[in-house]
Amino acid sequence: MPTIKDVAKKAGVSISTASYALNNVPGVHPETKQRILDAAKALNYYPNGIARNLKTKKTGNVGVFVYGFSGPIFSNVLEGIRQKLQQNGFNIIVSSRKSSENLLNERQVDGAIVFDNNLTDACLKNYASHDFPIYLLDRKLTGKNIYSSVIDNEAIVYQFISSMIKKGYKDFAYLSGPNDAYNNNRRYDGFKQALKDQKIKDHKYYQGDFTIEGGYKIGQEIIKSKQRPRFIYCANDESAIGLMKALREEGIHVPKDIALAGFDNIYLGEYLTPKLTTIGIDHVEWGRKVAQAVSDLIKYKKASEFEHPDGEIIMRESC
Amino acid sequence: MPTIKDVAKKAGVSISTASYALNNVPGVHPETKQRILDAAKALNYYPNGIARNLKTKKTGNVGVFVYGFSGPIFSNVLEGIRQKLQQNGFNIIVSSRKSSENLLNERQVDGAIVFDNNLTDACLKNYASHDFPIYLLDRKLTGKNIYSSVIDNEAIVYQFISSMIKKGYKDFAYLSGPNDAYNNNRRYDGFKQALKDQKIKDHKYYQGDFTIEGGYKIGQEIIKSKQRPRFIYCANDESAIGLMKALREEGIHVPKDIALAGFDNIYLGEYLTPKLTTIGIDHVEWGRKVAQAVSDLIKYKKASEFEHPDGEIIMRESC
DNA sequence: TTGTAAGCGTTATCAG
DNA sequence: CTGATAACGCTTACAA
Repeated sequence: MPTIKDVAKKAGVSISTASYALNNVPGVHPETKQRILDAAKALNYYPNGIARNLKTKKTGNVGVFVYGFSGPIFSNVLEGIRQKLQQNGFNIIVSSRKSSENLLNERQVDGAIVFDNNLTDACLKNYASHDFPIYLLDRKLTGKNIYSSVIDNEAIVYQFISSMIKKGYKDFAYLSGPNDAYNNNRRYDGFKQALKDQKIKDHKYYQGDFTIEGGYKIGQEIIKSKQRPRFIYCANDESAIGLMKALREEGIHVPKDIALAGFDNIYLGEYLTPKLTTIGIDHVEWGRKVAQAVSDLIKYKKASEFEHPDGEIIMRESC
Repeated sequence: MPTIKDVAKKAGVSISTASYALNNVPGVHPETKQRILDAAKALNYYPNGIARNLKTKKTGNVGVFVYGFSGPIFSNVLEGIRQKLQQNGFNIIVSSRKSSENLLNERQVDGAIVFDNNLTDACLKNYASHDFPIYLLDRKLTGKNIYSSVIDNEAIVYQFISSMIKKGYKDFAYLSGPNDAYNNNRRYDGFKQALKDQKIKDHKYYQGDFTIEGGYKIGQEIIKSKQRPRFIYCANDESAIGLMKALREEGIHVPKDIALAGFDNIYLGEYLTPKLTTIGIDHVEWGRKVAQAVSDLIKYKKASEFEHPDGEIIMRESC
């Protein structure tokens, strides 16, 4: 594996001159530079990133830490992040769980975007304390070099449920996500507030977990029960899909018998029967903005303020 | 940011002794060792991975290189890879496009799993030539340190189409993926061979692109045409979903008017109306096996042979 | 314009 | 059992 030493030797110059030439430092004689570049090409030389990183104390890597690799939201956010980081000349490094922790502790990234509730506060704070920026997605944490971007779930769900009440629905239920999920709780807040403001006192509550399977199980329970709600608002689309499947299997018609809606606007919602009404966020754009902010933080040590994205109600057939 | 030097000083020992203790090298006096460990803890010390990597010429990272971050197959494979790499003590680093190239060229990973047809052969070969192992998924390339794992698409599609012919279908069409996609072409081979062996001479061919939108567009064309096929085999599930949507919108009943099936067994297939018949691969298991092979290659320089996964026909309602 | 040499934070050899 | 010290491959003062 050729090193800069080999290049220098082949070009008949010192290591430092080779380094200058390779890094486009001005002041190298054009001819010498060409000789060095030729030598590098001939040897198929690439700088050893590790060595450069050690010396410069920069890696050029931004870590994106997630808990799992599935989910449509996740992939859209990631796509946006990828675009912006590439534009800004950073490498994107997506990682998970134990690996995320290692990469943070060992400082293999210049900054991080965290989309994972299981990375501990301590780990994040320790990393940030060494002057590395961290952006948290859908999670709140404060501290030096720590930033959060949280979607205003509450407002948009409030608006949606209010409109459904105006449309005539009265008997609501909430199909929840995990209790410790920040966005689930905000959505529930919006839901409750809308009912309250429209003087609707009661509602049913089902405990789900954001998965299709979870929604399906709840659906089966609802089928058995006598008191079926007229409208079930689901904390996310996947819950809604599972629920819908269970209802369909029992011949319960959506939206005639039970209406429902979700959150996220995952792309398959449009391909279901009936098509799923939902609330969408422009996740790609969200990813872009966060990535831009992190790039700025790393380059200029200054956060670029940005508008956290709003939700959009997407009316389709399920309510 | 504390370094091993700080730890050594605090514990009153030399740097090398500190290093031994921290790395569990036997032969350090228990008391000294404890003192060092305590010092490390007190200082909140973590080794600088970059420095360690430089010295040891190992990073402990395995790169997983993809073109885009979406797609259910992709996330399942990734999940399997993650599990196995974690078990083997490697960090998983998922990356894309330009970043993948950088990480390879700069040797920031000890080995790579490539699920991206756009990384050039030259880049991969150059990396592999420096004695790093590469595993390609669904892509063929030969060379030193280069391995491929390719699903036997042909055989399983052949088997499926044959069974459909036995069931009585005669008038087939193939809705294709991109022409340069290896797996699409193998699936088409299997499809054609089955027809040929059962003496079915003709079939229609539609050019798709593996996306829902592509399938939808083809569906709209088919609706307009007079000569509709009776059975459309789709190169993947997403094409099938788009196609189904178009047909449904025109009141064409699946499977009564037109039957169809896909490939991949993406999880939403089960939630469609009608439920999609498809061919599934255990992608999580595939990921696990490939990751194990790469781990072995890195650790022992020896490839563990494994059975490349077979497909499984999943009969549901669409044919 | 080019070369010398120090140093980034580790590991590992060798001597004590 | 512990400590000096060289080395990993690069960048970057500083000197020539």
